[in-house]
Amino acid sequence: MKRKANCDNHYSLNRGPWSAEEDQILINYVHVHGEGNWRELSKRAGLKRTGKSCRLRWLNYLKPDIKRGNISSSEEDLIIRLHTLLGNRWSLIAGRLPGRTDNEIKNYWNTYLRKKVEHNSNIIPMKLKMESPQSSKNGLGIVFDPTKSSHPITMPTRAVNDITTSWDQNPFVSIPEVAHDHCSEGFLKHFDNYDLLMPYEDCHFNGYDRVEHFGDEAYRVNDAIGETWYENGKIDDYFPAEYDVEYMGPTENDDTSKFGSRTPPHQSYRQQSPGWLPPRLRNEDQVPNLAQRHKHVHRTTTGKHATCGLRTCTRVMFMKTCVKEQGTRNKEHEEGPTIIHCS
DNA sequence: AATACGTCCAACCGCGATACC
DNA sequence: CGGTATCGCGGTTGGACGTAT
Repeated sequence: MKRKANCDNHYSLNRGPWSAEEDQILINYVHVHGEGNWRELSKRAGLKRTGKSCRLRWLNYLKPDIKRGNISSSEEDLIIRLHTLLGNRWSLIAGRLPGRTDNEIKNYWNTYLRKKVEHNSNIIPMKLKMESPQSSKNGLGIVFDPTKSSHPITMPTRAVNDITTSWDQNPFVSIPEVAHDHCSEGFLKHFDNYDLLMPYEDCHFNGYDRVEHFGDEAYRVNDAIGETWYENGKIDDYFPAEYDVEYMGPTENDDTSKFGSRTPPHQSYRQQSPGWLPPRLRNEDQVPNLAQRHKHVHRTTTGKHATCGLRTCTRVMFMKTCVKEQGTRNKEHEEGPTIIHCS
């Protein structure tokens, strides 16, 4: 549908950088009347700005929860991963970086990160590459059009085969075969893009992430798969207590009798996850989100490990390091990662 | 010191989606 | 159902600033 030209009156309107006085007027007005209806807001507040300009100024600069200052290395790492997955979908990326705006991330990418990533991609060939979402297809057969929500992602068959093969070879020789079965059924072979974009607060992989170093590279690691298995009650199979090298032991506030034979969660995880309960003690009254979680966790039982939230996706993007991530759990395999060659 | 060039980033623009009448 | 207003997004612009010549 063709639209009429913007109705904002461009005559006698201020343009360009905002003055401190204009900022203060906008802040005061929003504090009293709230956001929204920007054109009306502009008129009522006496700002000689378009509603659009007011909205932009507020959202990108004046809003109180906006984080100013340098982007940290962990934020940078996250931006790179998300951009690999999502392409130039800045608002989605910004949604995963509290306090950062899409404009800020877009600028940061265009002025700095893109060059850095391009440079790194030339010297670090080991990363699993997925085509930018602007592309419809790459050489491995990945089809991914993010402009269509809920579009399925299909992992290239060759990559899946390589991965499952390597999983079979890697540290989990001591893990019961049932755990491997889920891998070989097709790790991430089919899953819905919408799952990856579920709101962060609905993603139950909250907490428990850390940075690990492989050679000169630092990776953020999260325990998505582990948590999924927790939900499925198979944690004892997947992460036997003796391999839980990060376990720090119960705190003085824990009633350890409730844990039974199960390993309590990592202390840092527990701290970041108020309300955590050992799975066998959980029910939907105790954990209000559990029903929703089970909806996604269900996929685990059909062989799709990593479908539950965007953070899981970072594991997808760095599948090669998954081996190492899991290997770090296994005292017998601390020497280094098994590299999976996907392309 | 003057000029050219490059970088950064706030702000602008056009457009699609959605809400509303 | 069609027209209009509003919102939100991603691409682009332009001015400020820093650096090189």
